[in-house]
This record gives sequence, structure tokens and C-alpha cells, in this order.
Amino acid sequence: MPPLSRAENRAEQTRAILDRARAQLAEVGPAALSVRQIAREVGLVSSAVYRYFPSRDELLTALIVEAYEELADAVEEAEAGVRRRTALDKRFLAVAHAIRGWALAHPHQYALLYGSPVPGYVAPDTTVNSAGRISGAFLRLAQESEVAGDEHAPALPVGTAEHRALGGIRPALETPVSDQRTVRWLMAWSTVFGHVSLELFGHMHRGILDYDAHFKQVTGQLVADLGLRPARG
Amino acid sequence: MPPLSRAENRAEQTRAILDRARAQLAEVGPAALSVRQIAREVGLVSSAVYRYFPSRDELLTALIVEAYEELADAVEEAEAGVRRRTALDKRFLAVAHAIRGWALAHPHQYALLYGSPVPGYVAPDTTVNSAGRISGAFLRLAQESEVAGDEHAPALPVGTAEHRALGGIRPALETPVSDQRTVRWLMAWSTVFGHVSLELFGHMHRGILDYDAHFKQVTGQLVADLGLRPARG
DNA sequence: CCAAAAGCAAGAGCACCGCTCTCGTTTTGT
DNA sequence: ACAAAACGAGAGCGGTGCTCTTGCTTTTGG
Repeated sequence: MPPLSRAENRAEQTRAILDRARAQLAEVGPAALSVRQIAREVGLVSSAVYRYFPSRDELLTALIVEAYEELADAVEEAEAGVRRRTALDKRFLAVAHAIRGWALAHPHQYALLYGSPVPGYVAPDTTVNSAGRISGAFLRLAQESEVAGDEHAPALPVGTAEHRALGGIRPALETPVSDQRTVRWLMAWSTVFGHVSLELFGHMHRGILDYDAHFKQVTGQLVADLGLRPARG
Repeated sequence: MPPLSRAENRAEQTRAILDRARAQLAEVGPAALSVRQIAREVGLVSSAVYRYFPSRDELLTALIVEAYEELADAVEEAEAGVRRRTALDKRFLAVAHAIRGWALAHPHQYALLYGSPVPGYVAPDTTVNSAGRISGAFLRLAQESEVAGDEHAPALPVGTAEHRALGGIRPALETPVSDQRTVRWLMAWSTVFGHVSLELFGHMHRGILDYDAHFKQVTGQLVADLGLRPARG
């Protein structure tokens, strides 16, 4: 076979490093991820890795972006699987369970995304976009629920302070959503991720005996509170 | 002054190490906490520290316990500050805002408790007790709300699976609480910690423009959903 | 009371880490 | 054809957690 061109080799090495890094992340977690160990596994000396990633943090950032994309893929795929002619309640449940399912299947990656931020790390713009795909799934459903005229559970009036606080959300909406409904959806967002984090990080230990059942109950309640109707009206 | 007895010296050194460790934790976070650096600051050689804490993880565990106690103190103090003749809604708000306030004031400690678990770390029983004080505050309010007969927002029926899943909660209750109310309170718990974690770990960046206002709105909505009445009936 | 035991601090040392720099070699673009 | 750029290897720096040995001091038991 012909020798690899420099560009090909670079692409392949980069991928190999990322593959091993992802595997190591899944095994030992982000804190124990070692550039030297990755170099060994990929057949390089440690300093050579720095030709591809300028620092351990940059490598971790790449893994964070990857993880966001994976989670976003899982979420969108789950929603797409039930999209056509499916009511919003089922789509919301699909999204929520996709998030939890992915988190349980990839605990270290989830912790990397939603656990304590890595010390020296500040989110680059690339991760912001990826992260937007997750919240985007919620926002899309919220908008559709608004146009469908779903009647969510009674919500407190929204004062001017909170109205202003929500100012960062509105630009992301193509269809306007009432402040009250926005608050309810943000709460659902917090509840889902709060539940998953508390479960995954061990804070429900000895309290909840059946995580699956309880999450089902919680998401069901969220569907009710959001006023997502099972049939289409 | 008389020379310190061995026991006195040991207690003092242990405290000095913990003090410096806590300070370092607050400054650089748990991942960058260094036994050698602590030893330097406390005027010891690194190996001497191991006479007091057998490993870095044990030292971190001690800090976790301390942090739990601190948070629990803050929560109970906040609740006690408004306890007498105060309605449940204000007490719940006091608890929720105490949690968030403490988290904002001690972000690294909060991350240590509710962020990604430290890799090699498994919670010893001592931390379980401390953690129980936090959830205990919620459970106490839930019980009082039950005996007060508060009417929470409509809740889905609880099937046998979820009833069994809640089996770990009931033993911790002195006064029985209905399954539906228990679910609502667990959801409030997830929402509060979910919100704080999402806020603190940067996931609301560019979305929510005023965290204080939004948290106020969310906790107010939780009060309503839990049916906590402002006046006493 | 005094020797044995136990506790303590220090230092050297091991294996690892992230990262930098230099030095030949190979590929690239002109 | 040749200079420039990219690359891999190796040595090395300063740091880490942790262990072990060596002396010294305090406590303890006969």
C-alpha cells in the first residue's frame, strides 16, 4: 500500500488519539485521563501527542464536544423515532428518557458535561453550539406546545424582573412562547437534569429503590404539568 | 507555655491541615488540591501529613463531610430563622435560598458535594449521615405540609411500582406522607438542585440573564405546586 | 524510675504526571 | 532541487501521591 500522505496520517493519528482518549475517559473518568497513557496505547511517545492537541485540556475539550454531539444525537434520534403524527407528550418523554438513558450508558461523559466543570476549563464557542442542540430540543417542544394551545398547570404571574431574566431565551425562539410556559419548561429542564444528576451521582442512594419507576413517575408528572395532551386536539 | 501534649499537638495539626486544605479547596478546587502544597503551608514535610490523613482521598473525604455539615448548618439555620409561627411556604423558600446561597458562596465545595464524584471515591457512612440532614429538611417540611392538609397541585396516581420505589423514603418519615405528595416533594428537590447545578456549572449562560430573579420565580412556583399556604389555616 | 513501645518529623526515593526543547528525519510546496 | 514545514523520538524540568528508613521525643508499663 502507498505510504500515507501527511494529511491522511494526521487525520488518522488524531482520530486514533481521540478514540483512545474516549475509551480511557469511559474507563477511568476525566480526572485520571493521562496524555502519556494515551500516547503509549496509540504507539507514540508522549511529546508527539502534543503535535495534535496542544494540551490535556484541549484534548478534554474535544471529548466534551464529542460527548455533547453524542448526547444531542441520541436526543434528536429518540425524538425523531416518534415524531411523525406523534403527540407532544410522547416526544417529551422520548427526549427525557433519551437523556437519562444516555447518561446511564455513559456516566463519565455525562459527568464531564453536567458535573463539576474541569478546573482550568472555560467553554469554547464550539461547545456552546453543541450544548444548544440539547436545550434546543426542549425549546422546540415548548414552541409546538404553545402553538397547539396546550393548557399547562396554573403558573404564577411573571413580573418584569423575571420577564427580563428570560430575555436570553426569546432570541432562540422562532415562535413566541408565553413567559409562564417558558418558566414551566425551564423547570422541567432543571427537574430532568437535576434528577439524572442526583441519581447518577449517588444522592438518591437508599432513598429511591427503583430509579426507572421513579423517573417514569416524575416525567409523567412533568407531562401533566406542562399540559402536553396525549391525543391531538 | 508548657509544651503541647501529644494528643493536643495531634488535634492542632489535624485542624491546621484541614484549615489549609479547606482554603486550598476554595481557591483552586478539589482536583488541584495538593498534599505537598498543604504540607508546605502548614510547615511540614509532605510525608508527615500522612500521619494525619492516610491518603489524599481521605483528606478530601474529610472536606466533603465538613462541607455537608456546613451546608446543613446553613439550611437549618435559615429555616430556624423563620421557624416560629412562620408558614411553610416561607420556610421552604428559606431552605431553597439557603441552598443556592451557600452554593454560590462556596462553589467548589458545592461541586464537591453535588458535582461529579471524585474518581476513586465511595461515600463512607459518615457522609451519608451528613447528607441526610439536607434531605431531612425537605422531608420535615413535607411531613408538616401533610399534617397541615395542604392541597398540592394535582398529581398523577402512584402505581405499585412507584409505591415500592419510594420504599426507601418512608422509613425516614415519622409522620406518613402520601405517595403523591412525596413525589411532588422529590420533584421539588430535584428542581432546586438541578437549577443550582445548571446555574453554577454554566449551563444557563446566555439563556437566563438574571439568575436571582429566575430562581425566585422557580421556587415561588414550587411553593404553589406543593400547595404551601402563605397563611395558616 | 527507667526501659520498651509508640508516635512523630524529616529526608530520600519511586513511579507517575503535563509539558518543553532539541535533534535528526521525512514530507511538502515552490 | 531546495528551503520550509511537519513529525517522532528522546531527554529533561518541575510537579504529584505515596512509601520507607532514620533518628528523636513522648508516652506507657513493669
